[in-house]
Amino acid sequence: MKKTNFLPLSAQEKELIKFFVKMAAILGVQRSVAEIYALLYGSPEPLEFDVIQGRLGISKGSVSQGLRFLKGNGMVESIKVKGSRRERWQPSPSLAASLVGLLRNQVLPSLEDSKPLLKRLVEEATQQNFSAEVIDRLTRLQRWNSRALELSTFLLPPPEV
Amino acid sequence: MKKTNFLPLSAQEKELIKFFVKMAAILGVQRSVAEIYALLYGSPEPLEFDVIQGRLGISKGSVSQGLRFLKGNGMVESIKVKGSRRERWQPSPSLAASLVGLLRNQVLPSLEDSKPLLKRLVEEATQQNFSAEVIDRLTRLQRWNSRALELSTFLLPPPEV
DNA sequence: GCCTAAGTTCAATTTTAAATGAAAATTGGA
DNA sequence: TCCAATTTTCATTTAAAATTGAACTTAGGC
Repeated sequence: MKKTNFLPLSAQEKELIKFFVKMAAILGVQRSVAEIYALLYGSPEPLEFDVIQGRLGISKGSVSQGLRFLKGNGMVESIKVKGSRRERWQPSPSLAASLVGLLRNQVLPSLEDSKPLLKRLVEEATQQNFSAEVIDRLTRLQRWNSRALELSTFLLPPPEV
Repeated sequence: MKKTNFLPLSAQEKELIKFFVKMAAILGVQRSVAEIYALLYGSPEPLEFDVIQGRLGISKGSVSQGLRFLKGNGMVESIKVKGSRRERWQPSPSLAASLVGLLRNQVLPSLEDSKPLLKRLVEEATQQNFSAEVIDRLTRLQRWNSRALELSTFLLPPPEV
């Protein structure tokens, strides 16, 4: 028989969830993901899939996708216990590393994609005799993109394998 | 009679719009706002309300709200011409200042709001004998929030009045 | 090698955010 | 002051994003 009664969230847990949801909003991360992370972050021991689902009151699908996202960004990790298929989830030890993982995946790709596009735009603008003002703006844009890219790869080095 | 035929967007303008839309997505800024900014950014001269609307093919409401948002964040400015109510819009000269304005309004408020909340959470966790691990995590969270706040107010000083 | 608990997938649904446009407000010129 | 050009507002509509849950897959205990 399946256990369906889970401890309701405490006041502190609710507050922590609110906090992470707010921070996640800044980064464009969805609510359910933030809720899962917050719950794990406030838990003294790793939690099972069912517990996460039950205590937050969200669907299996959301838990599955949320954990995948968090794991993919290095923000949570799972530990297996012998004699059971269930995994137990906990936040990665370093909050810094977690943020780094998240930012790298969220912003780096766009910065990289844009590099050749901006280069081409500047070239075309020059060839086609755009106004000096516009060429100057485009050039500055390109410079910003490069700097942001350099800074990002410096601050957010790829994870060691 | 109203002029309703506007020059279609050039290939370069479309690319520039794509770029700004992509960057805006990272920052959680809506598409129409990015489009307006991109159009102004690529224009050798300031543009009128009608021209923005017509060339981008978006509604008056979107143009009005978009310009308000951009102006509120110090990203565009308008110049009035004598003998006409129409304003003409152009990007603010400093891209850096524009980004600063945007970031200040997007992230600082949340960081500030969270400060007292985190303080209280740590206090309660300590009083209520939470596990050392969780108290430690909450304390680290508080430290991160403080640092981010300090860094932000340093990097993003309020505009001179 | 079965079999079922555990987790994943993804089409359908719900929720949230953004855009629209008609009506209201404003503002500067006559 | 009056008026029409211009812009703003905001209820409604449309579009995008997140969530759900039933069907499907997988992994591991027996």
